[in-house]
Amino acid sequence: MSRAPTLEDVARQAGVSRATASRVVNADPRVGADAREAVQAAIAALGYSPNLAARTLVTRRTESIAVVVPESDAMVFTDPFFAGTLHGVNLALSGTRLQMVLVMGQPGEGVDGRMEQYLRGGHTDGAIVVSHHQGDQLWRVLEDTQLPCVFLGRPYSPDAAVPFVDVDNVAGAELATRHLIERGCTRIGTVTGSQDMSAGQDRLAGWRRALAAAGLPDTAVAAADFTRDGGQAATRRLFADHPDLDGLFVASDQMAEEALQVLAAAGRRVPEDVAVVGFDDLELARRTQPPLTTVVNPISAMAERAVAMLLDLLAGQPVETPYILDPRLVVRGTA
Amino acid sequence: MSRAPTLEDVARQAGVSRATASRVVNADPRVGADAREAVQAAIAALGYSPNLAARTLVTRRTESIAVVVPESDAMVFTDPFFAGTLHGVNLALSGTRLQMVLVMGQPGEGVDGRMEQYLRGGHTDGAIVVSHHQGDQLWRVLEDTQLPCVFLGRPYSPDAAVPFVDVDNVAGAELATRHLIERGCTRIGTVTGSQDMSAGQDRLAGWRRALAAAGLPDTAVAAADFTRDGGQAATRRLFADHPDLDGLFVASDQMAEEALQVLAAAGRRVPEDVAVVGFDDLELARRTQPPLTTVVNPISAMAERAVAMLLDLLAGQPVETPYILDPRLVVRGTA
DNA sequence: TCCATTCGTGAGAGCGCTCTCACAGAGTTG
DNA sequence: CAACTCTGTGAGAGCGCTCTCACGAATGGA
Repeated sequence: MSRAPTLEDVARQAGVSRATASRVVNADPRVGADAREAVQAAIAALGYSPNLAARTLVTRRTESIAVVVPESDAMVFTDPFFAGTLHGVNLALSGTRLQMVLVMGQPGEGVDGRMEQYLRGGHTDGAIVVSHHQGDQLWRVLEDTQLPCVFLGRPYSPDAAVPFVDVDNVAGAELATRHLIERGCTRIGTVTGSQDMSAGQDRLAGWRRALAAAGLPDTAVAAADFTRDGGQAATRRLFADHPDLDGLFVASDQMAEEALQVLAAAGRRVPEDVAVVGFDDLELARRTQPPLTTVVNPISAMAERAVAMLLDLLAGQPVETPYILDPRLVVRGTA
Repeated sequence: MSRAPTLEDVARQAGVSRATASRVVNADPRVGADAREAVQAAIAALGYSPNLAARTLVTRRTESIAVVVPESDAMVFTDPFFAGTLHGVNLALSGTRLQMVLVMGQPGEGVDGRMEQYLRGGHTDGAIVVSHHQGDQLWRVLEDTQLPCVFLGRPYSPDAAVPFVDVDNVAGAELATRHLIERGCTRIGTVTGSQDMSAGQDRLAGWRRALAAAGLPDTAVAAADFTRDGGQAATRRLFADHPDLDGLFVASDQMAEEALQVLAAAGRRVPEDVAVVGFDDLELARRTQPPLTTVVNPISAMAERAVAMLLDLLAGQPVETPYILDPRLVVRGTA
């Protein structure tokens, strides 16, 4: 066969018009039983499947949504956050006819690259945007494209008036820090996440708030960037500068795992000498020695929520935004 | 503006015909300088970007390829293999104008679901298929769609005559096991991967081959499925049944990490009492206690290669298939 | 000087589909 | 029984684009 069968072929074979064949394909109820059966038989016989480009051209719907990851480096791949997001999106998309299109930034590619091209090209009905950095002006593109979108995590730019879903990072960090305070820590440090991401900023702010409320000093800060290497180096610096710390809040579990190793290597017992709390509750939190006390970051649930919001947006319904999930502390062995 | 600008609008604004405007958009060299500039100005002024559906309809090219993951459960998300694959594909795709579309199986969805619909709909120019299980009859769909595709990992079904790229899992397992033999182990067990995947089968076969060549028994086998829990349980069973083992080949690093913990909990020293070799060389291999000796599974390189093959296929060029990469042993602390 | 070639451009035919509109025939109402 | 609604169907326009073909003007060799 040189050419894929078209609706025209189906219609001819079934002895009906193209319009009727189209109705059957799209499950339009206003079709007689005879015609319906004839068309269905023809579809089966010819192995017909609709040409989506043609359909999209007229309906202006693509039945797919983009998951946009502006992250340009490899970090996103080692980050379990990423996998959790995809999982949630996929979960939320089952039951719908929508497909997920992963649109990733290329190394060394600006906003003007393929990604923008893709979004502007009307290739998707909507977008979920994750991991939004300070520099990204992506929301501008989305704004003037009018493409319905939901951000996963509060956009860094305060002037980006887009719907988003997030966990309350400030409250989460506060929860973690308060837990350290309640168990008797008085000299509490923190290893921060990237300060060009809202999650990094907020978790630092939450730590500060808890300390301020307790009247404790908030000077033991070591800046990191959510990477393992960064977390390790920051922990070393922190304890070199503040050898007397008895509590540590680390802005992510991956960094916390590194911190635990640094502390172990330095001969400090956890939680006896230093109590440690992480953030995210990744799988690895259950496997550290001792198991990591941490704050649950409900990534998958957030992703599902984001998709639900996007679906509402696509249906023209109003959405509740921002949608902020409450964090929860999981007490394990490290604090 | 109620409607996105079309090529017609651009042409009118630039005072040229639609055909000429189209030529400028597609970088056709046979356009005069005046016309080119006028069109480019019009494009900028109107904020035009081409409608991809319309373009696809006539060119029959979508400029995107599918990464197909038939995996129906959540395992794929916790598996770093998955991230590495996406990383490689993304890397190989930079520099091309192709986009990556992630097509994932839904929980409880058969081959007939959205995924097949999507593939059949001509929504992508080609496909990379990963993690191909025994049950998946996906390649049949791909076969009668005539969609160019490359499998990442040898397809389970021997009658699937599709191009694929893989690491030589048999040789890799052999390498690992021979290493154990060379360091003096004589009672060597294995924790296997899923036997409904070719990687699982081949790694077991390689282990067998090395033992046969050395005249050692190959009876200490515990079946697992590449999951952490499965690996842990299998290790326990294995040492309950064969308490005298002095060497262990585990078919994946994730399972090997669990095995190390089981051994540590049982009070067996690694590598003194039991030497352990894993497979994959994930990041975690560097972090285990002691660091894991393992076989490099060049996931990202494989993915890049698969994309390169797919691009050749799309260009109508012949491809070298199967493309088998050589495994390499990384000796660290556990063996 | 003339014909062949090249170059830049425009006209127009579709790509395969959906969807509006029109219409015939059957059923329903006052 | 006239005036309706309702139901199933077909005709046909048109979505925005590419690409073939045709054509006039400029160029080049004989």
